[in-house]
Amino acid sequence: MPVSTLTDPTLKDAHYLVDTGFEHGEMLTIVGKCEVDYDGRASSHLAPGERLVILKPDGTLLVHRNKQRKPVNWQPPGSTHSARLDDNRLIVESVRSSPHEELEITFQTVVQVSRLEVDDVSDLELEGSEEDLRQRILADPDILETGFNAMATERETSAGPIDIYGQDADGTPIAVELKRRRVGPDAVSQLNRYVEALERNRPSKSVRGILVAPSVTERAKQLLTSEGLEFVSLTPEQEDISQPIGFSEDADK
Amino acid sequence: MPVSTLTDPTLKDAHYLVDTGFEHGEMLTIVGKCEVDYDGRASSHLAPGERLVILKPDGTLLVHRNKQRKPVNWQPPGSTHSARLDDNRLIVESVRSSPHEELEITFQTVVQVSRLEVDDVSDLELEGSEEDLRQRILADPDILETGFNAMATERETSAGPIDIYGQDADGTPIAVELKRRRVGPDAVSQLNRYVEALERNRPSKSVRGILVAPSVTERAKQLLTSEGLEFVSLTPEQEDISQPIGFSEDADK
DNA sequence: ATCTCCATATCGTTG
DNA sequence: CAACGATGTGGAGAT
Repeated sequence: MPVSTLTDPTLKDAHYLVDTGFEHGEMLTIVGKCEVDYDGRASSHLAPGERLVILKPDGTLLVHRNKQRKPVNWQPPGSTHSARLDDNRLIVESVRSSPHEELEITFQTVVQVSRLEVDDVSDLELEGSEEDLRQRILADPDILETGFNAMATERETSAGPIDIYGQDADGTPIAVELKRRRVGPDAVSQLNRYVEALERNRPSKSVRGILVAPSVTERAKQLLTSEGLEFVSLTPEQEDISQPIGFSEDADK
Repeated sequence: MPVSTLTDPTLKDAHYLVDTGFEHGEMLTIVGKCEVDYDGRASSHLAPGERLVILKPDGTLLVHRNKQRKPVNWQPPGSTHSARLDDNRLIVESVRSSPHEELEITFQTVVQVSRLEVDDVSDLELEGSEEDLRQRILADPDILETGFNAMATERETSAGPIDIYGQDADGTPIAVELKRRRVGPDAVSQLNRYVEALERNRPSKSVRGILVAPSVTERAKQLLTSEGLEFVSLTPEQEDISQPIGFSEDADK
């Protein structure tokens, strides 16, 4: 994984390294004092300060400050980067089309610029998502409600797809909406839209709606009640219900 | 803006630079081959590959690949970082409390590590947000509807705060929900919650609900109709309606 | 600390 | 391409 780094370079040398990085499709980092202008879905200006700029070969651009998780400015993947020298400044420009967005970074000084040839093909393995919660219910529908019969996932309605569609022990249709974390009123409204869409299709038959999440906020609880919807508490992770082995020696006697 | 950089360092030297960076509250970047394990709100594993790791003095940690705008793994501000050598590996660990989250990065090799002393106090000036849309309407309520009287912003209801609360020319209450971009069914449900909350408070009086956004999706349009809500098309940006000066010389004659 | 909602949200998936 | 919904959403403001 070769890396080419310049420390306290002239802007001309920095410009050269950046351009060769573009040509070779490499990741670039630039550290220096710069100002940033953005115009697109919104528009912004950031007065001069020291920042870390990252340019990725897929067209991503990030401007990071010394605080916060999110970049202060950015361009999404697919953008086109370029660099030029102008009036004793190094200017990095990034343009995106559809929607049209422009970002311009003007460096007064560059203290470090690096070309990074990055090899990374591994996939992230993530557990604890909404999909895991769905699998948990499909593997054992009774944890939702005794006698629950899961009949379809992502069942289409005029209001959008239902996470799990099924019936209770009496054959009453149920729409199930899954959330991996504590939910507010928005999730209740979402479930309500699906239930009402199902009811419009079969005006004669009542439809139950069950929200599945670890917990709900108080306002969401009120809304569930007023809309006649139900709540079941479940987390994406399996609870560890295994018993410690050889724990109750005395009790066995 | 001093910067200390090591290229292709031993893990021992990399460890030393990282530790001194922690002590001085500086931003750190580490480039190298690593694997990443996360456990907290969810859990994940990322097999070895070459990545750029950023550690900020506020406790933020970012792991960036050569693609995508979002980091593949991260820790939010407020986390506590540490580094250690173990079994010919450099291990960077980050812990957050409330909720408890751990992230561990195991470096097989480090090709570059940098300490960056970053000075940045400027504020971002952003235009085109929902707040600008609100200002636009408050400055000239007639652009929403002739005779509209804006009476409050963020007015509290049992369903949450209404962006703009007012009355039409007839004195009928109106709840206005603002969105800076094209909206789907979620925004319609949100507005509907506010309107129903207002109607519960004054069962005798009808309440109008107006969604203000650049445009709506087809499904949102259907939902607006079925819920008896209205839509007004507006963008956060002022339209430039000024006439070119001296354009119609001939027409003047 | 929790709750609520905005965001240049980003991202994957589907039609 | 638009649309729809998940996200370890992040972040701000209010309570």
